[in-house]
Amino acid sequence: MMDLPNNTTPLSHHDMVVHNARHTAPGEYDIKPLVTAQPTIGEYTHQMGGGTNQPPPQTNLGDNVSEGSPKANSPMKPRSYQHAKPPYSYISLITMSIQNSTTKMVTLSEIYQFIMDLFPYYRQNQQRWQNSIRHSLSFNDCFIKVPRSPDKPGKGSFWTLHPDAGNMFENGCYLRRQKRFKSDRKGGLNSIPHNGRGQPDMYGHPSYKQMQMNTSPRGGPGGPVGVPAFLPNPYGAYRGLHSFNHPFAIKNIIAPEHEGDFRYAADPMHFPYHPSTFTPPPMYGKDGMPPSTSAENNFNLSTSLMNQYYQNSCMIPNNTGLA
DNA sequence: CCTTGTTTAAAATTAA
DNA sequence: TTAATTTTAAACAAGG
Ligand SMILES: [Mg+2]
Repeated sequence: MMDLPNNTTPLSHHDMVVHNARHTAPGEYDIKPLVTAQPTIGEYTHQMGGGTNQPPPQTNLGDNVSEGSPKANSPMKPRSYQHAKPPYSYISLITMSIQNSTTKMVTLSEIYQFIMDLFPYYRQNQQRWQNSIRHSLSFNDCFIKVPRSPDKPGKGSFWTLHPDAGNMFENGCYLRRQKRFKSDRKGGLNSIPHNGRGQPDMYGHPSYKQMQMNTSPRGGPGGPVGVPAFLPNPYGAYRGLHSFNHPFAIKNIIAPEHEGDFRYAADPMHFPYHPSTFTPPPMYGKDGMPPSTSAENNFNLSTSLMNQYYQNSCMIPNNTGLA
């Protein structure tokens, strides 16, 4: 049976093309949806003063819009759309946040902040997605809660990545992992593998070893060729390389205090000098990219960066031609 | 009260 | 289409 005419689908990543990631500000990234026909995607005027205080249903676009100036806009160019939802799952975003931190340990509020700083989209409906973030942290085994340092009077705990949860997004897909990484540990707590090798201690004290590995010069462990090492390998989805390179570890090559010589040598865009700035991982084409029959599509979406990443990633068998 | 976490349950989306 | 993953909602406990 065909799918039901569920026309009310609130837009998914599937239906949108990554136009280009522009930063509205030093560190902000804004994803614009491809708006072809169907101007349906309405914008919500303010919060409707209805009876229920329910937040608006989610669309791919930031629903706020309006607000500022209802001036005469070009009726043809609906550029009024806000930021679209970034093509990253919450797990991805959380991982970004952790990896981006110098200590690899972040608090919940820091995660919030990181996401909001980076993606204006998440400056809205905070209650909604922050709840999801919390859920992700608790639910997924790849995130481990580390008790606060004895001397730190903070609020919550720190969150880290499970040591064994290597590159969870090696397939290049940041929306959905292939598998969910579950800790082998069944009964116990956070399954800290009986390794004793460079494992953080009870309070997440980093081992010396760990620090060292963060300074691997260009070419990750797997040593892809033309790939720097920061940000996920465009060619990442390659053969089963035992790459331990975290996808979001932009600092894989650069130590925070190192102030090295090259720092942003590899990044076409600016490179983060400060925690506020961060280079978000590239996105990939969803369906392996449709034949792009429409001439409109192959427009300018082939940005330098984007282009690279569209390479492989998730492709579909393309067999079966029938439904 | 609010923030942080955990958990259950269901809806939505993704990738195959 | 399906199965697995992700998202969303909501109830609840602990702590500040
Ligand atoms: Mg967890």
